[in-house]
Amino acid sequence: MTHDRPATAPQPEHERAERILDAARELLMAWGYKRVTVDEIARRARIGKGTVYLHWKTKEQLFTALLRRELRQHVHTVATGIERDPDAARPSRVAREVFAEQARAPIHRAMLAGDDELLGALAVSGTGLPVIRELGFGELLARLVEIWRAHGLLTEALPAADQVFIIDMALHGAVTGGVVTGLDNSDYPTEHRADLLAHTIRTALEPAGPPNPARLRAAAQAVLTALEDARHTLDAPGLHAANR
Amino acid sequence: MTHDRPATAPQPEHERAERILDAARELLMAWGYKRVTVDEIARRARIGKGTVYLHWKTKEQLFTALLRRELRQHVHTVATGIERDPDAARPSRVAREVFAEQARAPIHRAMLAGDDELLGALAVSGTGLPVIRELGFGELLARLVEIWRAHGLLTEALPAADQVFIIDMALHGAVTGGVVTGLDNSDYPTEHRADLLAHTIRTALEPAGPPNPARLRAAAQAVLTALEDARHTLDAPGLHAANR
DNA sequence: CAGTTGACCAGATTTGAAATTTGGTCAATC
DNA sequence: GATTGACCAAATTTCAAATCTGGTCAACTG
Repeated sequence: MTHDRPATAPQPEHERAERILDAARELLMAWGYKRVTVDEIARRARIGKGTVYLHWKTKEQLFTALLRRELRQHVHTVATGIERDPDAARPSRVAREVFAEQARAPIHRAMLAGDDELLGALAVSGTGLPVIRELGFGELLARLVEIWRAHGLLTEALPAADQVFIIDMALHGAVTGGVVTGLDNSDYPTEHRADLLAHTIRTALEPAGPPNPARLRAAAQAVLTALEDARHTLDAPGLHAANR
Repeated sequence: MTHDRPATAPQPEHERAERILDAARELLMAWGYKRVTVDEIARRARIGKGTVYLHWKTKEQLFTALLRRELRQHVHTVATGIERDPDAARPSRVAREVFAEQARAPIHRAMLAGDDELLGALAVSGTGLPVIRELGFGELLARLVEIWRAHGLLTEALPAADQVFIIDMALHGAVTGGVVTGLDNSDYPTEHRADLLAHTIRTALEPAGPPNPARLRAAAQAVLTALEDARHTLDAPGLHAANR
């Protein structure tokens, strides 16, 4: 190789991987997994098809990497909110933010809802699990619950597993809508639904009254660490190393 | 006609309609809407196919009548529970019972979840609404919420519409399961999930502390009336009168 | 003749084989 | 050494023929 490339310089390979993912993202939202072809992705990225396979072994791995990136960015958004205001680290606030983000981002919603139309074969992974679960969402939620409990942001009246279940249930219900709630019911704004989700989780799981500011800050710190770890876990293998 | 048939005598037509619905029910659970043929229903009911069309104009109307009957029986179950114990009229208890019933009865679950596999074309009605909604489930829930509020079984801190949304959201989430919750997760018993749903609705929507016994009894009475009305509404047109 | 039936039909669905598309590879090229 | 696109096997789509099924109604029954 021509001298060692300084680590600080932008790695062209990584940049290219991002470009490919950008192209895949556009096409995914426009056409859905099934109808997107690797050829078309390569064309959009102004690259030969073979080059795509220099980055990922299969189409599925490429898109998994994309979903990881989406989730990673979302985790970053949540983390930023918490850095700005520790109160955003409370369970109800985090759930609210996840819901709100889902309403904005079609891909994120598809992951949470297991949308077969958009994700196609990706909706359930090879092991039969929903992608979102495969991506470690469950583990992250479980860890957050432990942190929240340790810092008094969740009651200890209920076992942690039950609290995970309730958060999961409420979030899923809010995302996929119910019997009465039409998903197209646009006169019931997203923000309002998000508030109701937050209200539900707060009253069902959080201790009464506002949290102690000092404990809240400590909790926020721990949550940020957990999110940072999750982001690290989500660092998608996108280069040669992962191949073969 | 040969004399007027006394109204007290069992009407063979009605009995026959029930037999047809029984046959349809068995087949629906075994094969799903799409694969059940009217021929097979007639055979099971030991009746000519033409006779089926003496009762309902179309296959879809036949199955809608079946779903109505299912729902009617379920409403009856809930009502019986309330007659036995007025406490069962509380929002959290009703939600719990609906969830528990859904776990037992495949058809009921399919209606709540909008299961395309089992209900096929029936999952969403002609107007694009989930069947369950078409059957007046939404209206019933809205009416119950009003009753609960009037009798102090629900806070007035939240608008009624919001409470409907939350109940709907929680119920739907519990039924369809979330990201973490595998639907096959058999080591998380139905009864326990039902308890968690009840807990969520109780803490999120009901006033703190046990309800005043006198008011509870009055509320139970009003709820029973509403259920009775719903049952009446659900009386499926199953005879000639509805034809043409 | 009122009530019931199943042969019948048009339209929907399924089948299956040929034609096309697409994920993935690798020899040729830069 | 990195990149590419022609190439291939396998998957998917097409499309017409074959089959099935919802719904009707003339015939039949008691």
